[in-house]
Amino acid sequence: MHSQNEENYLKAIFKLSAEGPAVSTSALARELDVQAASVTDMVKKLAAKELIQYEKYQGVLLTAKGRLVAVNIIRKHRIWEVFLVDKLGFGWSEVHDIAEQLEHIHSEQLIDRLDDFLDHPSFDPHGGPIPDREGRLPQRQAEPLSALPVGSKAIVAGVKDDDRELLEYLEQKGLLIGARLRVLEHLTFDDSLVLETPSGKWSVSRKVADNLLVRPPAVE
Amino acid sequence: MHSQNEENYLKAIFKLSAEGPAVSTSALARELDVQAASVTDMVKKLAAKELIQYEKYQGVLLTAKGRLVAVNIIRKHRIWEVFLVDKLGFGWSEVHDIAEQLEHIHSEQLIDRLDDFLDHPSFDPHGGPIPDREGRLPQRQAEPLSALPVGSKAIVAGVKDDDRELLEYLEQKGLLIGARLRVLEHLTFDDSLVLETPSGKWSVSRKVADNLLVRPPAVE
DNA sequence: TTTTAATTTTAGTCTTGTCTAAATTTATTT
DNA sequence: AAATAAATTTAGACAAGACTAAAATTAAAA
Ligand SMILES: [Mn+2]
Ligand SMILES: [Mn+2]
Ligand SMILES: [Mn+2]
Ligand SMILES: [Mn+2]
Repeated sequence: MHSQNEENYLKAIFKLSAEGPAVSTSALARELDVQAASVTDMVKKLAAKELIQYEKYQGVLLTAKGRLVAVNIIRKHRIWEVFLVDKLGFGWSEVHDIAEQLEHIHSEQLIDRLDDFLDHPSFDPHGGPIPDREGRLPQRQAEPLSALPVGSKAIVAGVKDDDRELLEYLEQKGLLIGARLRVLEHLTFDDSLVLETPSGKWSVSRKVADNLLVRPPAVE
Repeated sequence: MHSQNEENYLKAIFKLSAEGPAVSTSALARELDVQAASVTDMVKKLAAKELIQYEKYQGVLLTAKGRLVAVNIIRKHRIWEVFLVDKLGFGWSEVHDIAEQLEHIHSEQLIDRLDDFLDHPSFDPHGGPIPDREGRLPQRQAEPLSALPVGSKAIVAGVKDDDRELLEYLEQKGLLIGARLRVLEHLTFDDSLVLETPSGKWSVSRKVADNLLVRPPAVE
């Protein structure tokens, strides 16, 4: 079995791998909130266990083995989040920190039975795709809101980062999953957008628009 | 917040306190499966945090603060066991090890909501009383089967230790919680008992009889 | 292409929790 | 009461993970 720490490193490497193949020491240090020197120590240990490939000064890459561990943690995290929201009545902004702990419970049986109990959800409360036991992620045709041209309509499909503050902000603006919206304006000055939402017109910053994932409406 | 380790030490001290006031280093070492020297180191740290009283060579005692931590862990452990059996369909012999992990999830909210979801159970699947938020244990009029005289009838109320093997053994003999039984014979030679159970007549050892808790029938 | 700056690694420590072996204290026998 | 045995504590080490400060490497500027 792997330690919680190893699991957190692998998960962070997986997450940062989305931005490009090799993950740098400093990016990992930022993500995990530790010093770069600590990361260097730790990636050596992970490489010794063949969970990542590590070349001095060149950053790290997950091996197939490491990727599977990471994706399994994400699977657990997201299934637990569904449980917390659907069964225990937590709000979508309240569950991430608890799931950060629950994702490290070691029992395949437990997560399989929980998955049954929840009727095999494909997405978590933030629109995050839930991998299956083999590590396959369901596809979703979602793109960042910031990629939409002015005038287009869309439906909220998820958020990139389940940051508590962002989630509370979106909830307060009625921008929950499934909410309809339209892009009214685009200010080139700061790349902010003006949106029409169920609860009125709102201006959102570029950063928010980058983190809000949407899909085309009507299609299905 | 306390570490998982501290929590496990406090829980073990609480458990062993039932046999008498002061808990010895060696008893703790046996219970936690570590060396006595490790226990000595650890109890010094717990005493420094005022979770226990420790006097060299005299064993340890929980403080009120330490007792509350211990009882809270037991509360979580047992509520999770109810969840695993009642909602996820695990057998009573399968849940202890998973609950050993789940009991260390830190979130008062989580356990309160789970308690709601389960309709505030008073006992876990092994008959273990579930403490309330203030650490009060529900009373139960249960005694070890070994205390019963020959001829008496009783109802299974729980087990002292949720040891997997014992639980599977009892399940196989139909001695689940609520099962009716009668003491047919007592062999003074080895203190074993012969029982009449729903599934027939069985002989059980003294050790099993000590660990099987029963309550009088008919009374409510 | 040097010089400077940023990133990354090494070296040396620290904390938590464990271990073994040796020393000390307490309990049990003679 | 002295001798022996059992329980407990100390001393010294070790592994996992973290830190700071300094050295080495790579990247960016001049
Ligand atoms: Mn999350
Ligand atoms: Mn999520
Ligand atoms: Mn248990
Ligand atoms: Mn139990």
